[in-house]
Amino acid sequence: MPIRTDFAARVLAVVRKIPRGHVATYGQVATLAGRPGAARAVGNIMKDCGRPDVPCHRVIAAGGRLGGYGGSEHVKRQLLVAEGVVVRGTRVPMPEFGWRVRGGRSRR
DNA sequence: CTCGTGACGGCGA
DNA sequence: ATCGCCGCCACGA
Repeated sequence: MPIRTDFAARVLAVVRKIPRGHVATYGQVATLAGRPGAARAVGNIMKDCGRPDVPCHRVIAAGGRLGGYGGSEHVKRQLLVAEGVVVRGTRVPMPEFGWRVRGGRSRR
């Protein structure tokens, strides 16, 4: 299923930029995609993503929660761990493994 | 056009 | 800390 909308393309592009060993939340991706608050919509698009070049497993829920993964979230957890991400229980320490976007306005 | 769905986010109990 | 509810956005029918 190819990309139909511009938003989907943006989301995939952002996810693709997530460095290995790091994770980003749906909300963060939504914001970077140009639609703050569209975290839910992002998740919807992720379902459609089945591309190897798009590390959708690096996209987790807010608070470091793993979120979902087509019903196999335990697989998602393993994938993250395999990349070097520390997963405590069902959560990821975002302050350490959260994707730090550069060139953004995190500088006041 | 309207309605329902869903890999979410935040707040309250 | 955990569980539950409401709210938000984009997409498909």
